Amino acid sequence: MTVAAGIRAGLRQAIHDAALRVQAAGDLPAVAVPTFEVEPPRHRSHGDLATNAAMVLAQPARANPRKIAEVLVRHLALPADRVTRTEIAGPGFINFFIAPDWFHASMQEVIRAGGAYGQCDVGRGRRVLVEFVSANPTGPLHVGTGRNAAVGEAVARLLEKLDYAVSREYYVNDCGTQVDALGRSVEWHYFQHFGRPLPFPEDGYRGQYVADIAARIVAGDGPRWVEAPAEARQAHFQDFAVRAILEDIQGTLRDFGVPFDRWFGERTLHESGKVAEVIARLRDLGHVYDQDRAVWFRSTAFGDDKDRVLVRSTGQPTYFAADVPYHVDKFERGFDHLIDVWGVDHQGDIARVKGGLQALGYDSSRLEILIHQHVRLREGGEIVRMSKRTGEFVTLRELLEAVGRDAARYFFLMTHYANPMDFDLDLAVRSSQENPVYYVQYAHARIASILREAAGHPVGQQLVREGRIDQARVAAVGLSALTHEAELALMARVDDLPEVILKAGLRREPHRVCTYAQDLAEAFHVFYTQCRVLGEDAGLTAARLVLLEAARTALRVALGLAGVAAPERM
RNA sequence: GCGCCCGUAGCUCAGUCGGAUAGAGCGGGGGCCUCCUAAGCCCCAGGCCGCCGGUUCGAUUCCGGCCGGGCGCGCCA
Repeated sequence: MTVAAGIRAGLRQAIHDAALRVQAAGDLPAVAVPTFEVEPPRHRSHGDLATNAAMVLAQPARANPRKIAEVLVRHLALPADRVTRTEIAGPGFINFFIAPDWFHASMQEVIRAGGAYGQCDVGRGRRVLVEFVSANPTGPLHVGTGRNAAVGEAVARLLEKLDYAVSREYYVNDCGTQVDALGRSVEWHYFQHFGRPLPFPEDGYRGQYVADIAARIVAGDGPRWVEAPAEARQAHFQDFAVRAILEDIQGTLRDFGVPFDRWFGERTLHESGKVAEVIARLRDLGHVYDQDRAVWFRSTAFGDDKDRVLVRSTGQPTYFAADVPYHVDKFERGFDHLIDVWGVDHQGDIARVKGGLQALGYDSSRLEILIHQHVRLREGGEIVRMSKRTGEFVTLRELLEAVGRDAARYFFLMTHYANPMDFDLDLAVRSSQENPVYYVQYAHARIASILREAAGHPVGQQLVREGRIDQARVAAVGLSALTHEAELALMARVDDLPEVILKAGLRREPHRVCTYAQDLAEAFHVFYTQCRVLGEDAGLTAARLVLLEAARTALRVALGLAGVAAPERM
């Protein structure tokens, strides 16, 4: 596995090589070297980095972990300018005290990499389709969808960093019973306007936006739909409403900074005959049967709780009927791997969709479904109930207007999506300054501020051009003056980024990026407080300016992955 | 009732493919700006890591059971 250059990656390699040499020397049985961690230890006194390699080797090698650590250390080929000291501690940890020179070399590499810092090639260009949001076009996006959007987009960005070819897709349920209910809700308002009250439709949508859509039809077409054939009227109202709502959704997502490569309409699957085709194939394979005038898929054969209806007794296909053809279509478009981001309420659908794919002979492990827990809104200590039907919900747009895109994005990403999340509106709206995103952004703004200030400093004049470090001159700057505790800590955090990206991407855990950004910002703020950058000592000033550039690079990459701006001023 | 997810500081959350003294923000108490942005830094208080048992040299982390919460269990999505 290749990780963009970094100390942790270098150490990992050295440890792995040492393990092989130990085995070659016969000091340890030749077992496969298990994966081990190279991580900053919990306590500073335990060094800069530590590995559990000896302990994970202890099991298969059936040897004492401390003894293994000893031979491992003896076979480590690490030059003195990289590691000043190694020690064996606790049950068998190997602690490394990294030589400042190695940190210095690492910072130079970070700057050379620039925006590509943290990139690696594990994905090898494989094609991944991330399908997310996919909320029904029957109402504006609500706050809960924001979490789906933020998580899906961040996973997509992480995978791009790992060299996967990522496409982002939104599946639009543009037909079916919900759309029908939407059309009838619009119709109700329309007739209401012309003094022809109808009973409010069962399962109708009550939000103000429905009335607004009806008003637009009234304004455009007048009363001509009152006498029109019901079928034509319904078709038009549905179409008009779906298009209007979809436009609103697209606008909201654009403002939220979530771009999609494709909006895939469910209707096309029915119209192209793909739904019927898949049902026929399933029937040929013996996985479909008729009962109570409906068509059923035998999903229990694939681990589902009960069999599922594909075509209702009315002849109408269910939404599920299109789900399998949709995923088949994704595979047919050449994607190697599929990721769907679903809300927890769809958790029960996993078995049937995977079952359908399996029934058709696909490897269902190529479809990966990320289930995120819902977002609960709290306002004035009360839980706000959200329901599209009743129209009582806070929209994502309202949230964006209240707290801003950066805070919203960061907040949604901060927590692991598998955990339920309470979004405290009062805190987010009234005390948005307390949002952690500002802590991280402030670090970036402070760096930018120093770089601006550097224009008036003799060393800065040499090194800084228009608020940026002059790349061409960085390599010539010696960093050996960077030995302060706060400088070393900051360099260590900057160096962490590639490993964080790798782990967050492979495990689909974007919240790790936020945790990292927080740690990096903290290291910077401590450095800022303790070390003055623009000072008397020309060598030290130059070195610190280079360190700033490295820190800025890491901050920008991390914030970029989260979809949060890196401001020059605050 | 069955299935999936979750239970860590007063609040919101990190950490856990088993490891060394469990962390952050907010809230509470106390300090720090003649100096590159105090949206910052430092210190203090605050935890049977839901409970019980099992596996292990070692469990907040893995397994089982219980308790508590969320979601699902439609010819709705």
